[in-house]
Amino acid sequence: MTKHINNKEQAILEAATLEFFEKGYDGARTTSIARNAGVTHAMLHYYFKTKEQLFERIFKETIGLLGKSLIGVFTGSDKPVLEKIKDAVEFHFNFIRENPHLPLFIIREVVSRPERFKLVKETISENAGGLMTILQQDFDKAAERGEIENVEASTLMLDMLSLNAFPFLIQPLFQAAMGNRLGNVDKFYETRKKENIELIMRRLTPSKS
Amino acid sequence: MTKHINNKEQAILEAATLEFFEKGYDGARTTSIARNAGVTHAMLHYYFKTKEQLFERIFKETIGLLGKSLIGVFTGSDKPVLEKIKDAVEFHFNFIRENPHLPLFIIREVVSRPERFKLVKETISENAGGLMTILQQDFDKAAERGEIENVEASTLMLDMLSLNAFPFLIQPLFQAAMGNRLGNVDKFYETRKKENIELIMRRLTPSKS
DNA sequence: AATTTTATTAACAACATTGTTAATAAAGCA
DNA sequence: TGCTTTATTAACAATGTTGTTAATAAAATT
Repeated sequence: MTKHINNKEQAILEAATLEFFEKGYDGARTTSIARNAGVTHAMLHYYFKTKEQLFERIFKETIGLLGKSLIGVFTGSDKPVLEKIKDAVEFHFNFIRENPHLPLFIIREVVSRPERFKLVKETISENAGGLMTILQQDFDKAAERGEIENVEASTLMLDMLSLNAFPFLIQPLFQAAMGNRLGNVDKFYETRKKENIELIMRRLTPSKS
Repeated sequence: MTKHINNKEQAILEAATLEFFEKGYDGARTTSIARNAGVTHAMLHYYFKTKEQLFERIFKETIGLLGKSLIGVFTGSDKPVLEKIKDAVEFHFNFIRENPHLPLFIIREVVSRPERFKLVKETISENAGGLMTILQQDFDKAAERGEIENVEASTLMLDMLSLNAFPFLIQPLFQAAMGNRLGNVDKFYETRKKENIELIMRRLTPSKS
């Protein structure tokens, strides 16, 4: 045992993450977090002065995760553009599947407190800002070579985001609408991933020779 | 003046709708609603016994709207299937554009109080339940005639939902990522609508002759 | 006009939630 | 070991939020 990152502090963080993800800042209760973490609620204020500070810690962590995912999406490689994009969509889908509450969490908190927007903005432009320019150049070149349809990088990015994130946002709702028509969850996600890749690939297929 | 649907009651409802849409049930304050409606906060409890009841009223109205929109999407007509789908995507996009907070509102409230899910489920299956079966038959026939690619109706439905709803969910966020690269909002939405139609159309183009 | 019902107000009660404090135990260090 | 810092607890203070009430005005009904 090298060092025991204070286990109570850690327990609070984990319980808080669950609570904030599920109920949002306004719905979260510090008492409930403390209870779920198995500590007295004064302990929570000892380690994290206020609810707000505890929240910010988790919010920043989460945004950091989002930032890292953006970098990971379009990683340089020598594959042809179409392959790269396919990989990107798949990578992004997998990322969201591993962090299914992330989209709702960020959207909800920014909508209910727009001032938090600044932090997100910074993170996104830090991680995706320069990337978009490079990406656009790649796209333009490939389009000129006739490999892909001419398309805005930002447009394609939003296509991908929408297709990949939305199913996880409405996961509970969609099941109701589809009822028994959709099989088990794992299978559903695999199908979804393929569908999204298919959509993006078809979008990029050059139409007029 | 035929009848004056009590204007204070109406004012409360309108203020409440704004408040709940923006901050969600947990973040909403009955005092704030009353203040914005220009009435004393006791008045709010006079017309709507509790915060919960006031919320339910608005929640049900909103879900009703959602239900009606689902019916409107695929309305019977004698156009060819591809045209019908194109119209559906456009109709749905326009609907969400006119009700931009609806998706987040419903998702957020169902996630933070899963028991509300029941009501949504009922509305959706009432309005979309039978529709999906008919739709699937249409699709199957058209696919057999070689007009469109063979595809699950539910899959296409989720494609459309994702593409149309997500941009409005992250509207504030996406502007940050794209910065100046995207023009004025109206233009952005028009482009988006076209993009979504394009994606769905390409998805349905038969690949192997 | 008298009476009953509806609308409105201000003050307040009840409760939940966040945050504090003072006392105490445990751990680290000289 | 003695001292200082860190961890922990229970009780409580402060505040915000929902909901009530009792008194009164206005409107409707007879």
